[in-house]
Amino acid sequence: MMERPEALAAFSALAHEVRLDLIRRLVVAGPEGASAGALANGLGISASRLSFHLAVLSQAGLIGSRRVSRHVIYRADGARIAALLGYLMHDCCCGLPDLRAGIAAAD
Amino acid sequence: MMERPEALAAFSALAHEVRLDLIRRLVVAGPEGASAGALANGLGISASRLSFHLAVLSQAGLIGSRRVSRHVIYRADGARIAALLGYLMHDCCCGLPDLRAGIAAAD
DNA sequence: TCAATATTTCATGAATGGTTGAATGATGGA
DNA sequence: TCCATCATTCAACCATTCATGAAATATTGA
Repeated sequence: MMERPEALAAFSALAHEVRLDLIRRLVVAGPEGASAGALANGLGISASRLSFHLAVLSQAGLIGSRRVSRHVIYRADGARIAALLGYLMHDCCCGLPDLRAGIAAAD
Repeated sequence: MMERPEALAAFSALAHEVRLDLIRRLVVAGPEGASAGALANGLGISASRLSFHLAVLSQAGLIGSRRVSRHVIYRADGARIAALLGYLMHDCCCGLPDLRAGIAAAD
């Protein structure tokens, strides 16, 4: 269950090209995740810029991280992303008739 | 079908307290919509502030408007909101296992 | 046409967000 | 311990967003 302040933070976090890219890459990477270095390399951006955006996503709870030796491995928090979808459907746009159609189209 | 630039604009538009409130109220109002004045009244904010946020939502394509005599009536664009959900599920977080669970929980 | 209502636009200043490069912290190997 | 690597933090700067109140626009009725 997600509340409004968390949903706001999540939307805010997703409202940036680099961060949307990051989420996508981390989702694709799966539970194994990806290191900061690999992500910076893949996106072609500086380490400090990457770190900034990872911190935003992390504070919004959309990603998590663990340290493995010299690397920091990030992974998408699927439950949190799902909770955001749930918030949009349930708490924000309750009863909007087009929603079911939109979900179905995404299948 | 929603593309990335539109999704970014949509997330950006949703990343504000007032605008999230507006979307909710317009969704609840249904196809009939609600006038700018009624919305400003309901939210307790100035007309110019409201107008600014309505313009952001409108540019993101999340709401539409029509003029009725002296009033401007706004309504949520359900298809566009559904498309955003679709983008999140399909194009951004494809295959994330928790998504289906999150959707189910929102039912 | 004049006045009243409803809404948007504009200008200003304050606050927030983002990029950059240098400095710092953490880790592991020689 | 010393050095190299990986990552984060910091400070400075630029750009964007937002709030506010005044002015402008649109519409209707007297």
